[in-house]
Amino acid sequence: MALEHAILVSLSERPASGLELTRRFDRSIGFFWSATHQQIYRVLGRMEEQGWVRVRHVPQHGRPDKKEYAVTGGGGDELARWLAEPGPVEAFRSELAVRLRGASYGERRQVLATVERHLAEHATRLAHYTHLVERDFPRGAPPRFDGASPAEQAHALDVYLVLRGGIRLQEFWVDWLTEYLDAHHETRPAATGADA
Amino acid sequence: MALEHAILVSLSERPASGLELTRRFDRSIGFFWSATHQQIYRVLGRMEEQGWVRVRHVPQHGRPDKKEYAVTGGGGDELARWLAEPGPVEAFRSELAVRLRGASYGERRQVLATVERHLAEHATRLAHYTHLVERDFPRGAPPRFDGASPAEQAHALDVYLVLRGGIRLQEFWVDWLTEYLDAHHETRPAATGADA
DNA sequence: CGTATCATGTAAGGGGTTACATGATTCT
DNA sequence: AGAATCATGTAACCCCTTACATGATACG
Repeated sequence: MALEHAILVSLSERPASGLELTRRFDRSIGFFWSATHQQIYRVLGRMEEQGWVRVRHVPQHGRPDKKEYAVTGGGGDELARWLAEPGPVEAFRSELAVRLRGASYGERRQVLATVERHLAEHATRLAHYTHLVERDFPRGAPPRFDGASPAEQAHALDVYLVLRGGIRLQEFWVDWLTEYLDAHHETRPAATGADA
Repeated sequence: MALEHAILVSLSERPASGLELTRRFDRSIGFFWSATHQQIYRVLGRMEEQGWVRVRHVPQHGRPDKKEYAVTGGGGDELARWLAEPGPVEAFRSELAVRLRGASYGERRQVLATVERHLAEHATRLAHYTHLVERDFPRGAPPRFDGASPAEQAHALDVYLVLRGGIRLQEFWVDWLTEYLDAHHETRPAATGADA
């Protein structure tokens, strides 16, 4: 039930159309929440019925009209209500972890190849996120803005800290998968036949 | 589609009933995959129809009969086939991260309280997993068993490494949430009113 | 006598993914 | 002329969660 609230957060930062929201979910918020455009459109429709968002039809030249959504007073109340909820510690699911655990019941060489691919992908993401934090927050950890309200400063800090979480998560993957490969290469040295 | 394969891995290690499987999913494999007994029963039924597992009715004294499931040849083939699949890098979802990002649109005090609760829970899990690895693998990192086949040794290494992943994941949470609390307490010192 | 545990299941509903559909404009 | 992008949507399906149901034995 968090997609509604992830959308409310995103629209609170800035109103957007369904497609613009989809792009945002591929970026910053997407570090910890993902959604396809189909689902976003459906949920936006439901949210409008509930009165959490309002639509404004924006005609565009040379492009189809877009429906720009903005948070209503009721939507803001709902977001505040949800933010106060404790929320359970969620379960983490990973197919890759299941593959690691079961590797001895298949061809280990192929599992190791999969791990190498995932490791490369997480390293790429880590580099990307690191670049983002250097670009958006160049003056070290906690950003301070002159002439910004306390609320704006606190929100900027939140954006920074969630980005830090994305970096930490990628580091978790890189470190773990590296440990996995090292441990298994010690056991069976130079048997992959792929490199070296 | 990984629950079937997680069950195949678990049953390959040792045959079990639905309830026993449920308990296993609350422990070791549950670090990275969870399932309720309802779902396990349903999936076991489907797997039996597909011929991946076979059932043996085990009468018990003083308790209801249990249905012990074991992997068939076809099930082993399916598991090996699935293990060879590359598999996409999965999306990580966290409601807590959405709450962190949106904290400035609600009462930050309550979000901070939630973070503290989650942090405590992850610290507890970390201590538990650390205890497990010390109990089951006391002789340092890569376990070596005399008189065990190479396949058994490789599988023991896999069990160890997945446990290491569980530890690393809890460390990720503890470190990130600690960074979050520190950063926000610097901004607003001693305002929670909870401790000190 | 009530509660907990063992053990297996059904039913209902929500959330999410995949595939497909549409229609206009801009780029190659 | 064909492909790509902008923009919104429908339909089918699967996975998973929550709530409820059953029936026996062991425990206090």
